[in-house]
Amino acid sequence: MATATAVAAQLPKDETLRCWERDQAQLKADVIEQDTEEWQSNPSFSGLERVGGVDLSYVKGEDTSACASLVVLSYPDLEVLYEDCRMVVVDAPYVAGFLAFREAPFLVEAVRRLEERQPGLRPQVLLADGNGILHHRGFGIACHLGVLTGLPCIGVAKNLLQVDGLANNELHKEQIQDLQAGGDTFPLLSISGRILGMALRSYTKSTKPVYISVGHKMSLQSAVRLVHSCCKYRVPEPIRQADIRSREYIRKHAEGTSAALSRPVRMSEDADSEQ
DNA sequence: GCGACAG
DNA sequence: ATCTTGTCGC
Repeated sequence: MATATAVAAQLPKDETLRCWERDQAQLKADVIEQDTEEWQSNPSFSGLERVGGVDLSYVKGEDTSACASLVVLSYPDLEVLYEDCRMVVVDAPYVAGFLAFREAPFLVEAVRRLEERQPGLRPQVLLADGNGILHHRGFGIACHLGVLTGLPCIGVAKNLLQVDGLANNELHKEQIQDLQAGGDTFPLLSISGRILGMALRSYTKSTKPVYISVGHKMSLQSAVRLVHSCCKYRVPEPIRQADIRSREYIRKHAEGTSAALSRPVRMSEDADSEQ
């Protein structure tokens, strides 16, 4: 089993990237792109009871202050069973193709915390913001999270990562226009003809698709069906809830911070003058 | 110079 | 990711 050792924020940039590439290559050896759980093989996913979603939201001005969130929803009802939001200090920079080295450590930690506190609520599959094997080196954040947590994982990207011949060109736009109803899809093919992922019209009222790719321990067919079955709106509910709750947490955290800043100033003279 | 750039 | 309110339309 490979280990993610690159904490290389202090090293020179190309040194850091080489380090990250090496870690991606090592972890990639452990990716499984086939269904590995019983529930994945039946049409209604019977046996599937918990779906997880993770996300990071950033504090508006800052580049290092963020809220990492993990939610677990019931399936198929999509009710929130578990929520974990926590402020974190993000040290690694965002570099396209290396998103996982910036965000995954906090998300993996959140999964570990859940396993310790509420092992019975461990999700059976995890949805991640971003891509799986649809990636420059075939190892996006959904693969990264899957390997490090051991969970089946699906990548759901809101924008197309243009790699391996994939492009947001006229052909692509035509293919999008051909998606008529919710549930319609078209494959995302690499230059060599391999299927890297699927564009899915996840919500009838939204023209813009989401881009689904395999993360870990799951086939693309299962991934697409599962994501679609988790959609009340364009973004699948587990990720949407993680997103909503991490933003809300930041909003409240900001109030608490400003209150804490103004309070000590008053305290010295407020003790007797307050009603 | 121009386009790309998951989050 | 974030800057950003209301608004026009199905």
